[in-house]
Amino acid sequence: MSLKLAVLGLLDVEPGSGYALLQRFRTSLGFFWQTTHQQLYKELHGLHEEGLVDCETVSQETRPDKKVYSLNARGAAELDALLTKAATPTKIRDPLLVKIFCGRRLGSDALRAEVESHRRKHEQTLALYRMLHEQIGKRPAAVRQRYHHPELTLRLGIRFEEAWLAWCEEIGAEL
Amino acid sequence: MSLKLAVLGLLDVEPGSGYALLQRFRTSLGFFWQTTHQQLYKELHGLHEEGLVDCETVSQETRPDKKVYSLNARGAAELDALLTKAATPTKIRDPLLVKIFCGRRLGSDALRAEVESHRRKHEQTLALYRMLHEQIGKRPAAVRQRYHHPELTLRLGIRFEEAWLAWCEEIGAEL
DNA sequence: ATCATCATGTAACCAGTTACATGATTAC
DNA sequence: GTAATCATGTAACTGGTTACATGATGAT
Repeated sequence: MSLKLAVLGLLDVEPGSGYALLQRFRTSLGFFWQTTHQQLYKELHGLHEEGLVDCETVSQETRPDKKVYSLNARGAAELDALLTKAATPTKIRDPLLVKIFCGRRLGSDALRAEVESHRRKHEQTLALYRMLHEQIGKRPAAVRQRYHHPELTLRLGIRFEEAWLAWCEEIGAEL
Repeated sequence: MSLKLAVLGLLDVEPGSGYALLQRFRTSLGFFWQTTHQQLYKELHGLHEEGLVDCETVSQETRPDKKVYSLNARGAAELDALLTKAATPTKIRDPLLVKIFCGRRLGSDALRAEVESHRRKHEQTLALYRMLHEQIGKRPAAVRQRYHHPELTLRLGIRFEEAWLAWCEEIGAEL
């Protein structure tokens, strides 16, 4: 249900083509939710069939035609309904944890190398998140207001990456 | 692939029936990976078809028959192969984040209530993890050795729950 | 009596991934 | 010429969830 919510939420801010939505997704919700263009297009078809979004085909001169989707009244109602339903916390579901859990067969060297590789990735992600957070902080208050909710999620992202980093360092030293 | 790895890993420690494996799963790997009995049984059927596990039907007097699965040489090789493949980090994928991201339509009251409900759940989970961690710490060194890898994953669990808690408190106060 | 535990499964469905496919335009 | 960007899709498959199903034993 989360992708549906995500797409409705993106369309609530601004209408757009599948392609445009995917780009907005990648630089926002995409930091903590994943999708592919295939799934996004599928979701948009589904929403259209359900009558929750309107779709207008726009011809362009130098670019291929595009389908611009926009939220209609029924879609807005559905978005509100989804927002009202309680969300339940999910598990971490990171394959690294399964590997470490089952890792007694693997030597310490291999595990340490894997943890180090993850550490580097999380370090990069943390740097990115901090940069994005700083950028939001620099905007005038009026603009910052519009980014308030996304900014809240970014802060969890930062805390998580910090936790990953600290853990990788701690257990890397112990392995 | 992670469930496959998880099941092979569990069988590597000790053979067991689907039912027994599920119970071991729930009190260990299940803290950060999810599964249902349906999926576990399906996975076991698959592993058996692939010839990675052996299966022996055991009749019991007062209990229904059970199928005891055990890792064979091919399964052990497959486990090693899976352990050697690098794992890539995943996204958080928690529906609460999607909701908050799209939450400008929802009032602050509703969001605050939802965050508070999550805070309570994470508080409970943290308490559980800390208790489990303490229990491991109390065991004699020889036993602790066997729980070393699981204990490492538990420590990430604790860090994550702490991050969730701190974040819920922070943004709950701000909303 | 009623409920939890032991023990296993089928079936339908939804969500997500990977591979394959097309074709123009623009920037280097 | 080569690669990136714009723009959309189909199809096969894997992984995960939910609903339905059975039936004995042991504890309260």
